[in-house]
Amino acid sequence: MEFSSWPESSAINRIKAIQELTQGQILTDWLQEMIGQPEKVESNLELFDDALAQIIGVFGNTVSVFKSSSNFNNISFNQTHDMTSPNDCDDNMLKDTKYVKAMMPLKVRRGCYKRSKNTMIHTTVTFNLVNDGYAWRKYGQKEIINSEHPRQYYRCTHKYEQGCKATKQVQMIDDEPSKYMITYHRHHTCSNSQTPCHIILDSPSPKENSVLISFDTNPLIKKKQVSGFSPSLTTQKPNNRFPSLIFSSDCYTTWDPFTQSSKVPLEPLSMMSYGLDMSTSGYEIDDMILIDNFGVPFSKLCS
DNA sequence: TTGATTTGACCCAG
DNA sequence: CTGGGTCAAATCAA
Repeated sequence: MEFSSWPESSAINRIKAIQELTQGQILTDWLQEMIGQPEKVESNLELFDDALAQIIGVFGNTVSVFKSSSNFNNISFNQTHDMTSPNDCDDNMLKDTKYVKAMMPLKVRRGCYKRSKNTMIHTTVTFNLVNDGYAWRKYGQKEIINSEHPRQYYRCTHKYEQGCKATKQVQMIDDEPSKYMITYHRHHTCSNSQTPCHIILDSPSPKENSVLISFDTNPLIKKKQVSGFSPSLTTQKPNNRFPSLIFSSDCYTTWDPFTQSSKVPLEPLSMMSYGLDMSTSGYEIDDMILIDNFGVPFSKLCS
């Protein structure tokens, strides 16, 4: 498989694939470093687990990128097959969720698991159960003591395909039956969400029609404030050229799974195709710059 | 047929 | 020991 043989239209997929693999490389390097320090691994098993899940997600994302490539079907994988035994790496097997699931670390018995501790948790209250852009699958419901309403448990639909460990819990608030408490655990590492990307104004001054689009779609990612920018808010330009744009002061650094600080982006470029449909909005944009999760512009859409 | 939901069982953390 | 989070077989729905 030669990247250089890809048509120009696949250049964007090439960038996406490279970013996915780069993220995987960073995480793998980190894991390798951790393995050399068993005491750190032991005291940070959860993070270790997270990093593994993210690496699994990276592979899934990369495969998705390849498959979405226009000339994917023309790509020969003979060489790959030659390097493995005939029973390994069969594409049909990879497509089979049950097979992938069977290959994952075994839970010896049902219900045998390590309870989440130290995971990234985010709680929100909503009036209705709106689609948050991710594909969730309900896996449980429990009556909770001292609570009128049961708690429902959801996991990411792509848990087994892409190793995404995101879960959420939904529970109706007792005092306010029209409201739901939604608790999110862990970040999505899958590439199949429909979450729209954030549109971030490049400048605190709305006079410039320059827009940054960040592909960091995960609101849970720790963000770093940059001086000179006003805090995030939803606003509208006076001339209605940018309706309900999110003016954001956020910039994203890389995500370090050990310190849980942003060092490696959790949801890289793979989100780029989701939710952006300026063409139908009827609004003009003079200049649009795409940035990756590192805040680095990588192409200009229009000028 | 396949994917989603329901629900009782199972097990861990406190 | 108990409450809560997860698993997985059974069931449902498209």
